[in-house]
Amino acid sequence: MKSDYKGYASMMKALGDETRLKIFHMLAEGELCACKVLEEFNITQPTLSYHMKILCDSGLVNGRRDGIWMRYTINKETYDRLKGFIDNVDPS
Amino acid sequence: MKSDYKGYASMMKALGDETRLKIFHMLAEGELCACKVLEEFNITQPTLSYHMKILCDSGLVNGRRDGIWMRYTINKETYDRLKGFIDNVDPS
DNA sequence: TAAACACATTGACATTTATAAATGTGTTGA
DNA sequence: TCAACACATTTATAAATGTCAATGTGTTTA
Repeated sequence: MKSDYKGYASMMKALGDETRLKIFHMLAEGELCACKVLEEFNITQPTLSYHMKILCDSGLVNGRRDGIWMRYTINKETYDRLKGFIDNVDPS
Repeated sequence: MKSDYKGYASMMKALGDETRLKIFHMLAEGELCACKVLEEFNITQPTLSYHMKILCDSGLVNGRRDGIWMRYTINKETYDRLKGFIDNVDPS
C-alpha cells in the first residue's frame, strides 16, 4: 500500500494546467461532450483533444463514444483516491 | 470568490512532479532543513534548491532561514485552500 | 456510396522544465 | 579576517509540453 507517487504526480500534473483544471471543474457539473467543452476556450480542436487525452491518461477522466460525440465524465474512483491522498497529508 | 484557477494550477503543477510530491509528503511529518531532504534523493543540491523554489512560489511551502540552514514547512493555509478547492469538485 | 460531422493523430515549432556544473551569497566559528 | 559550510543563482542543455495546421478515422445521413 506504499504511495504510488508516480500515479498521483501524473494526476497532479494533469490538473496543473489552467485549461485542464477548468475542464475538470466543468466536468464536475456532469458529463460533457468535447464540442461543449471546446466552446468555452480559445483553443483549437486538436489542442482540446490533446488535453482530454492527458486527463484521461491520468485516470481522472473517462471518455466514451456516443455516436458522433465523445462524452467525458470525472472518474469518481480515481478522483476519490486523489482526494484521499491529499487529505492524508497532515501538516503538524 | 471566483476560482483562482491560475493559482490552483500552479499548486497542482508544483505537486505534479514525483520528487516534489515526495518532498511535500516528507514535510507533512514536520519541518525539515534542505540538507535532510537532500539525503533522500539522488539529485544535486542546486536541483533540490530549484524544486524548493517552485514549492515555495506556489505558496504550498514556507522556508525560513535558521542560521546556516533553510527550514521548510507546509503552508497550512494555502494547503487548506487547495484541499477546499479539490473537495468542492463534486462529480454528479 | 458519398458528403458532412466530431474527434484523433501527426508533424512542426516555440516555450517550459528538470537537471548538473560552476559560481555566488550569507552565516558561523576559528 | 578567513575558512568552511549550507544554500542560491547562473549558464547550458536535453527532454517534455502546449499549440496549431494539416490530415486521418469513425459515424451518421442523404
